[in-house]
Amino acid sequence: MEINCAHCELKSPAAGKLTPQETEKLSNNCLTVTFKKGDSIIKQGTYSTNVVYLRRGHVKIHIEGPYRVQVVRIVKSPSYLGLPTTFGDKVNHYSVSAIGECDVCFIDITTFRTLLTTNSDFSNQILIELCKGELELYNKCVNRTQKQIRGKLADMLIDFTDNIFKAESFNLNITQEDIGNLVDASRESVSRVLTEFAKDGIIEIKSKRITIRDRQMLNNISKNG
Amino acid sequence: MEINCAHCELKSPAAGKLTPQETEKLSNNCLTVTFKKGDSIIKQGTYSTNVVYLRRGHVKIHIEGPYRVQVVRIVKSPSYLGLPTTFGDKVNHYSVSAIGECDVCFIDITTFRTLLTTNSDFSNQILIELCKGELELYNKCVNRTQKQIRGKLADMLIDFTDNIFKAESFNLNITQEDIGNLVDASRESVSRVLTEFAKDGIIEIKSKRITIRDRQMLNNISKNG
DNA sequence: TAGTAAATGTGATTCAAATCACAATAATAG
DNA sequence: CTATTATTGTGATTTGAATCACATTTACTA
Repeated sequence: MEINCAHCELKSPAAGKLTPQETEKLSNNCLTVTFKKGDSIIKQGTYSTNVVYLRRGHVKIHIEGPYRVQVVRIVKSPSYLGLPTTFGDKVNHYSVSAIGECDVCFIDITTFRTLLTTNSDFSNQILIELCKGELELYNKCVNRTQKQIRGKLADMLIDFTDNIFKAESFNLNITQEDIGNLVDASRESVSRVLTEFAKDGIIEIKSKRITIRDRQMLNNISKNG
Repeated sequence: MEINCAHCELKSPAAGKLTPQETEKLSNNCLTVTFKKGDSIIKQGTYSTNVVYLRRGHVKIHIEGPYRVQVVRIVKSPSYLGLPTTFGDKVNHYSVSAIGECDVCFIDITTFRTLLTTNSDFSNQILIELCKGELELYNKCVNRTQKQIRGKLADMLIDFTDNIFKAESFNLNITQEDIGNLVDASRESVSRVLTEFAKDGIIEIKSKRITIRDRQMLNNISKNG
């Protein structure tokens, strides 16, 4: 796909800090690819050869754990993917897969590094994005280990409406098994709690589409268990 | 305490990239303080006003979770503390406390930011350290949620010998309650498993001093249970 | 150094959630 | 459009670990 970064309306905040010349350089060393649902974008254990930027769509980040896959989080565009790997290690520590159709830019790593050294606004913005991601991870981690299933699922639903989809109603493109791996619960438990929520009128489930009906109640469950 | 960064033999890898003039600037805007066991270095919820660098000693990073404290990790010097907060948010997302005597440098945040923009080797090194920290966090998080107690404690002991203390025998300056909050287990369970390990000759416990006796066995437990 | 508080050890009991076992749907490929 | 596979729903059973309840030891502090 031919995309010119200069006219790209889905630029990252960091890329917005670049000068026209730098943007031109980025554009010449960047390749945009469209992925379909389920496609693997980054594969754990392989070498990280490009900086990956999610331009449009949603992906899941997952790690091969000791006993099962762990879905670390769902990420929506715009967002860089795997930056920690790009700079922290040569080998990818986790996999990224599309959960719907999405556009991804692969940026030449040398070009990216050059931009980091020549434009401090750019590098500062990257630093900020990294830090925010890490802080989010801290919170996710704590919630995951301390709350019980109902609370964790409520958290997930809130995160989906507020942050990921920014809508009361959204199409859950992942299976209940994925949800289980995301909130650290078994597939069966997810099913049970989700139907329980539906019975209580907290959510409405129409095949894969979920609608939040009682946000207040969700907040309560998130807080109290 | 008067410390001149130029002659500091406990400099961070990043600070090693600075020019003499820049190091001089750092030195003039840096204050070193010694903390005693249990002292609070960073407090969750307060404003982050300085870049904090752990020059000597060990600290624990902990977060006030929904039901109890979560000890996120034990950090040894040299290491920056709370960098993600410094750049990702104004308010500290977690607390840091000394688990033994330690020296900590408080660096003026404006000076630090200037160094980041003027020296790209420095900022690159900071970026690398941040990324490594995040990758470590990913792994910790997965292990914590998937393994059972024996495995998690084995992991912890291995981490302590290999990375934190770099010795077969070390003085555990934290309580079993802390350990529980670190590996996500109750205080009682930690006690039970630790005494079990001692009975099986895997470790030796002399009050707070732990000695690894059967490393192979620890590896097994870490892997299989 | 005595006296109090903090930390640890250990059994009995309870509980949330995993696992097992299948039935019932939905999705997808040929 | 049918066959096959993937996904979801739900009860019964098991289980790892939390919680409760104390005894015991260790560490501080006055």
